[in-house]
Amino acid sequence: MGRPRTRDWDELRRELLEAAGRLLAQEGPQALSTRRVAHEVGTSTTAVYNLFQDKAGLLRAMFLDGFAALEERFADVPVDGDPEADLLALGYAYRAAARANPHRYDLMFGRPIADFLPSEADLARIRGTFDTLVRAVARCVACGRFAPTDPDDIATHLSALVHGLASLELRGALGEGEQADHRWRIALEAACRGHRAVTWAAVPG
Amino acid sequence: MGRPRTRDWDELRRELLEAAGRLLAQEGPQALSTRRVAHEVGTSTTAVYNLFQDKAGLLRAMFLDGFAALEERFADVPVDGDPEADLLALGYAYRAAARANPHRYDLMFGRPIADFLPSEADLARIRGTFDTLVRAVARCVACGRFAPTDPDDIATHLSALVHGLASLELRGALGEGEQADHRWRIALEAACRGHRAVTWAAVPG
DNA sequence: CGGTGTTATGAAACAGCGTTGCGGTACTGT
DNA sequence: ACAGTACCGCAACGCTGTTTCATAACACCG
Repeated sequence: MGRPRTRDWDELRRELLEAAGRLLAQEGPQALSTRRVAHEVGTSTTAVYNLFQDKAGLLRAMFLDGFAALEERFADVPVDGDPEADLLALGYAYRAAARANPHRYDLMFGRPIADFLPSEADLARIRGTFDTLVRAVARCVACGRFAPTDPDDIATHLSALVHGLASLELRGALGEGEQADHRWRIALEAACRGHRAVTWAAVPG
Repeated sequence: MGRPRTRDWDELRRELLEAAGRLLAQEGPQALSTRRVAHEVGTSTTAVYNLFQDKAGLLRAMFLDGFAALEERFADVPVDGDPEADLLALGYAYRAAARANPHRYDLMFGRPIADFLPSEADLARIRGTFDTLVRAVARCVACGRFAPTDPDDIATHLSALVHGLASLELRGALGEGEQADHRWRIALEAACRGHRAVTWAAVPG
């Protein structure tokens, strides 16, 4: 008994997330107010508190969605080609994800909204994305391309590098168009070269 | 004519900046409200609007202070030793600055407060810090240690890397104590090695 | 069919934020 | 002494996240 739901909860939840994602992508994090998001789908702020615990809950859902999208891009990267080429492809997939939705990237890896901090559980949920990178690195080490080093350490290095590059690029500090491409290539290739077991090309192009 | 200032402007400005810096360091960006900062030095919010244009002006001042502190640390790094060692020292100076005041680091390189975006002029003001890095890289290229590459591109690579490492470390993603040290070393050394003109040590320790 | 219980819902209240305008204060030039 | 004015802080406005509460709408029961 009790008053029946005039809207399906799952559907409303999806609509709210969609609206919030659109607002974040198009107008940035400042547009993400509970009133605004609720109004966008024709309901009131209470719905946000029913379906997500609070605003941080809404942000957490978007945060996890972002990592799901990143993981999807990673899944499209082959794992059976040249190990180092695959590794570079992961880097470029990361770059593409950041450029596709800069504000969401900020939500995932920056901290544009003060009152949201990913919990330990959220971070564990994310570990999977990082593991994809570790596996790709491990292949480079296993086949002798990379010097015998803890793949976790190398993956951490590369992860820091792509995050730094993405941050600089989204801030416009990497230059325009081709120059940004060039700098991504310079950095990623040098980073990989630095881990090679044997360097047969002393002078890069 | 006119009512005399009951407090010296420069002094009040300094006090406000100091209080804001203390609040940011100890309680994080959420504690940085105009009311709170003003109350901390025994004045009202109006002072903030007199001395800085608005809250963003206060944040901009702290932002510039942060870069001044970073520049000071860079100035302490020798420029007459082994070029690559000097370059690594710059990286560790950057790390030390980030760890000394994590919240201020976020303010400088992240975007913890939505309504503050550094202007073009601010970014130009900062270019000097980046130039220190470019010069150190140029020395490595000039003496033949690094392959002939645009020093700007290499400096961009290293800058992205240290920013990424600092971000990960401040988030606790680099592990505890020695492990974080180890990962900084692995990453910085591999990055430098990747730019070497000749690699004589094929397998790193 | 009417009453009742239960639940969904949105409007309104509350505290806090950045910001602005107004009125009072306290000194200086005449 | 008096007028003028630069300064200062209180209070208001519109916004935020969050909670509360009155209302609405159904299912069940007598």
